[in-house]
Amino acid sequence: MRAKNKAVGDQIQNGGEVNQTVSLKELARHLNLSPTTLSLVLNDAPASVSIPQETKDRIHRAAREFNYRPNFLARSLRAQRTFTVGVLVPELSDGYSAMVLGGIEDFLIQENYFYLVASHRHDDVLLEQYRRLLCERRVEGLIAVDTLCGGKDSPLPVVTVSGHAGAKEVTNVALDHTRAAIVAIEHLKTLGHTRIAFIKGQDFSSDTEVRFAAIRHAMKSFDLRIDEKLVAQLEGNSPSPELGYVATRKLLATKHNFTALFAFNDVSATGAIRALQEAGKNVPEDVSVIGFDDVYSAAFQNPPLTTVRQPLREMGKLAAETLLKRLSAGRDTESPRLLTVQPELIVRESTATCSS
Amino acid sequence: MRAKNKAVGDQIQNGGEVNQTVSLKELARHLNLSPTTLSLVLNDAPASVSIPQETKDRIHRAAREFNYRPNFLARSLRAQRTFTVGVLVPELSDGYSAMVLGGIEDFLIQENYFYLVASHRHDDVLLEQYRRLLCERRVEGLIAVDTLCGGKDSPLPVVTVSGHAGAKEVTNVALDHTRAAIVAIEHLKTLGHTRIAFIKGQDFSSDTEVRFAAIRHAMKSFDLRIDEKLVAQLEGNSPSPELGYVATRKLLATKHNFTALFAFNDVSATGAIRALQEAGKNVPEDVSVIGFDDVYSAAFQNPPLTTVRQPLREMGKLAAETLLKRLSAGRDTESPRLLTVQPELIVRESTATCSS
DNA sequence: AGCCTTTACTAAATCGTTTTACTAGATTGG
DNA sequence: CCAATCTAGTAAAACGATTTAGTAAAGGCT
Repeated sequence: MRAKNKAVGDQIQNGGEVNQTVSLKELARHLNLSPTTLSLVLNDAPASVSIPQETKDRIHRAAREFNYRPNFLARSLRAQRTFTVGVLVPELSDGYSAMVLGGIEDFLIQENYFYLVASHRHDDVLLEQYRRLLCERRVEGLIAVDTLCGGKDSPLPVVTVSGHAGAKEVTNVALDHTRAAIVAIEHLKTLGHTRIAFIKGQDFSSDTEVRFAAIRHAMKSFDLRIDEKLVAQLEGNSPSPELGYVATRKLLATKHNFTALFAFNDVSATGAIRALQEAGKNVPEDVSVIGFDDVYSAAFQNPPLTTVRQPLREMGKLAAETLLKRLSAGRDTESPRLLTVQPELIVRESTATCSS
Repeated sequence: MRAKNKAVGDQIQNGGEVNQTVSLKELARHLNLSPTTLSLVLNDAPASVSIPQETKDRIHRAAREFNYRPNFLARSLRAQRTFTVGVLVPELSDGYSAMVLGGIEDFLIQENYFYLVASHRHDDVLLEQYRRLLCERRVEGLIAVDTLCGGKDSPLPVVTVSGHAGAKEVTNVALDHTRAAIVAIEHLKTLGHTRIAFIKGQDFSSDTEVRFAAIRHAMKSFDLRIDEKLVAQLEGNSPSPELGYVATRKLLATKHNFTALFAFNDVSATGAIRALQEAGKNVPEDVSVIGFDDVYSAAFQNPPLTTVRQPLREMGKLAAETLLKRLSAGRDTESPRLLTVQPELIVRESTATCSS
């Protein structure tokens, strides 16, 4: 018995620092009890009613003393649960994904989950590879942000944020683009604009198509025409305003006049404003510019950006919440295919009444 | 034997879709071999030399057919390795952390590692709790970004990015602040500025103190004086330009004149410019503004921001690389306590010669 | 024929938990 | 006084791999 105690003691003392880990077995041996008993007591299992308080105290005391931490791997293996979800994003360092991720994290950590992230840069091969790696690591579900992620061959529950609505088993958290287009176009029309230019998103972005369809629809309902020459598109996948800058230069090069520009997001709006100013056009006097997202810096652009706010953080939170709800509900229960959140028009100083 | 095969077959067929998981044992039973043999062959272990090619082929074929994926948990438990590191950041949605995280990810994923993130919002209690949770999940090491993370009581290897140099066992990846201060101040002095205002970072930010000390030193070496009334500090922990805006309003309220402003980062510089313009001061004609970091949007501010570039992505990469190197080196080997990266002055249009 | 190698495998232990099914001894009820 | 119940636990299986230490059969050598 002395010898046994010594074994544990040695390990604890070694190096003069707190030891890395004591296993349940070691702790049990030290207390002359079986691992079963410790497990029962430490997890406060129903079966522990028959264990006298004194023994319980002994166990708790020892656990604290030796800083016992159950091995998460062993536990997960046994319970077949990892309390981990996988998150797929196009790119971490653009504000959009980071914001959504922030919301996801808020919710997950509060529920004692963690997440593994992988960014695929819109490369389908990478995406598929990461999806597999995440499955292999036994994540319990996936959240795909602005990513086309087929739920068909996935045995895991998937929730998308701004994904393609449509895959049968996945829930998609998305903005009400119809409404977003309406508030933006209405704002411009009220200011007297009729010649409006657009910067569409990249093809790989899930929002691009829906949003532009919504814009077409809104334009029609306000009796406005879209001049196809005044539609540019972001190209490349850098999260820099550069792309908006380039797109706007193209618009200017057509020599078709426009008095307002609706950009795909705030970042590209920033680049657009720069291009306009370089071309000698003042914002908003000569051209009104309206962005999308309402990232932190939008309010502090020069001029401060009028934009359609997308509640990104809440969308992330909602996605995480939905995923966990689905996990606990078992795979038979149906869940909604679409959860819509509402945009909000934030009027600042990059839009003004049409002067021409 | 028929019956055995049928068992696996059933599972595979069920639901008409690819089944979630086949274990090694099931696969072995199906092939009438032992799990050992399969493990040896699938991992191409040295002991598999004696297995005839035909058997190997059979095994590989079956593994592919049934889409066998080894259970990562079981493997990790056995090998006592998780190929996972923990990352602690103050806040995900500010550009700084996201950028560093991007670099960390690049390197880790390429090395077949994943990472778990937790953001502590500069709350010491949360930080400690997350550190423990990460340990419990058996991460092999920690990367702390802009976070005071004592390595003393941590049994895990720690690498910090812009952490406090000093903790004995941790490697810190940091900018050469001395050099950064020199290039910035030199630039302003060359432009003729002598009355320079400063916005310091928040107290909780690890960079704040070192950087300001470096600035003091640089100012002295250029024979310039710091007017303590012209030193403001960011307060609060929102990643919005608002904080820089507020700080600048305070500076303006002192009525002490200044012709240049050195902000703690690009985000606060953006807010500062806004405050200056509202006060009727033009940038750079009346006041030159210099930022820090060179985030994506810096080049597209109005005016485009002169700034001290910090290679954040590379810093993340370097941190990850250092951590993995240390992991494979075993805990006896010494590693450097400080890895310094170099800043770069990016001159744009928010600074100009002093006119007054 | 007898011994040694090689070939082609397998049994069992292990990682650290949880859980189910037990048991020995004490107490209680009728 | 005997059976049932309660108390205070424990042994062993399981989760799904990896690894060590075998073994049975075949072939080669003298």
